Amino acid sequence: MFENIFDELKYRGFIEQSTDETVLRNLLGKEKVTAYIGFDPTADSLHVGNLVQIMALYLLQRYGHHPIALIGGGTTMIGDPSGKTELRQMMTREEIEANAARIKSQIGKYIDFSENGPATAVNNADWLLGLSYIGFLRDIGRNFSVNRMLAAESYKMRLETGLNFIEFNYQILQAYDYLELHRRYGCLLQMGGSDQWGNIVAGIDLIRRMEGNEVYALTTPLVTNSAGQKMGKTAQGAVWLDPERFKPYDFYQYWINVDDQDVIRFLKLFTVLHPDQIAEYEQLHGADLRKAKQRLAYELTAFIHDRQSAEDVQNAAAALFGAGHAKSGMPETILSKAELGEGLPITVLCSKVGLTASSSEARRMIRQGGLYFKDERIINEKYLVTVDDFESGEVLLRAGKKRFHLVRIQ
RNA sequence: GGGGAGAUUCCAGAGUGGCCAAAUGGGGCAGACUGUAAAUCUGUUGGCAAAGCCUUCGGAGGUUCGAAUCCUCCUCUCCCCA
Repeated sequence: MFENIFDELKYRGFIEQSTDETVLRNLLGKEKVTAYIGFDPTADSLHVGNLVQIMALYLLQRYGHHPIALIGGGTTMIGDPSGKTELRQMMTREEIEANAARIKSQIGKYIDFSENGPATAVNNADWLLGLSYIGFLRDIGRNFSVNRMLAAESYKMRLETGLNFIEFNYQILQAYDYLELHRRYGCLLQMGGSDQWGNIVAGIDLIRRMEGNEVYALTTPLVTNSAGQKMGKTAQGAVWLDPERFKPYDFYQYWINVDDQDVIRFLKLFTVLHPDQIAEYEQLHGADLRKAKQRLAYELTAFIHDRQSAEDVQNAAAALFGAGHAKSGMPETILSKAELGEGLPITVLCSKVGLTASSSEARRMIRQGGLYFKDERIINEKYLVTVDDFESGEVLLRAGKKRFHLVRIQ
């Protein structure tokens, strides 16, 4: 559909800012380019905020370029102040290493890191942790102008509230990463979120000074919803890509529930659907837009998790919100008869299976008429759930309109 | 190095001895209306086998019948001067 990845990136809305478009486009059109994106292992799973970067790597791979996923095991020891309002909590080395390992395998689900595979995973701890301070200052540090760094947009916010020296160095290390990857792999392009522009450009300058080579930058927009909020925050916290931390069912529902105004933009960014097809969805209005949302949720769940779970959760959701009730794919908890005992108050059951955060919350919800048991609104907050309630060993709980939970008994 | 301000519940931010599980706003959740959307209105928003009890106002002690509020020490943050 596109000859040049640059055109596809542009069409899909990945490009916020880039170094000379014409030059970069030509380069991507004529040779296999090594490009990298960094991920800092600040948690043990990536979340939807990282999705744009993952898709970018995926597209690079699809076009036969050479994507490098850089895991920032070294830089995370420092913490990136870009766009942040305060000093990040210092993490221990063990935490960072454990996170790095998990994130690497997570990205490995989407990008092929196998031996002789199309993509490469590296960890900057490998070259950053062993650096000697004086040597680094003399070789690398002298290429940086403090005046220039202070003028950078990414530090602006922090200059007002306070910027710790350790964080001030982050940019230098990221620039050094680029240099290192340029030397090791001939890396010519660094991509990243728009907040990374300053850091990336610092790397470009460094490579120009040290190697005399021209390299490139491309930043993606910060993806927000139409309300202007950062993506991926829910009451349960971030929308993690790890199915253990965020169930595929909830993941699917998350995308079903995006604003009307966001659907098309997200289809472009987060799926690889053909532009013609996206154009068709673009024609939809009003309630019909749900079709587009379903497609978005399905494609993404299939990509991030797998096709089987995507189908399961799609069927479950379709059934739940249509007629009848399919039970597969929805979150469920298996309870032993012993746990149920003589019966559990409904409030306790809800908190036990995690449908509500506490039994107080369940109680509150009952008072407000928001809790359903076997499709009926619960009025009695002291209702005792006993074995007799379970029809063919299971019972359906629902909080509000959208959150379902199946309880099975064994 | 000197001086000053501050740390409150998810966030912002009131409260400066009992009326405080703590104003108000944001966010979240629920209800109504809808299309599993948005907007709007209403309610709710520490926990618990709940008209009561328990834990919470940076940390540790203390004063008091009673402390988020007063005292001592500690930790951290910010501002001004050098």
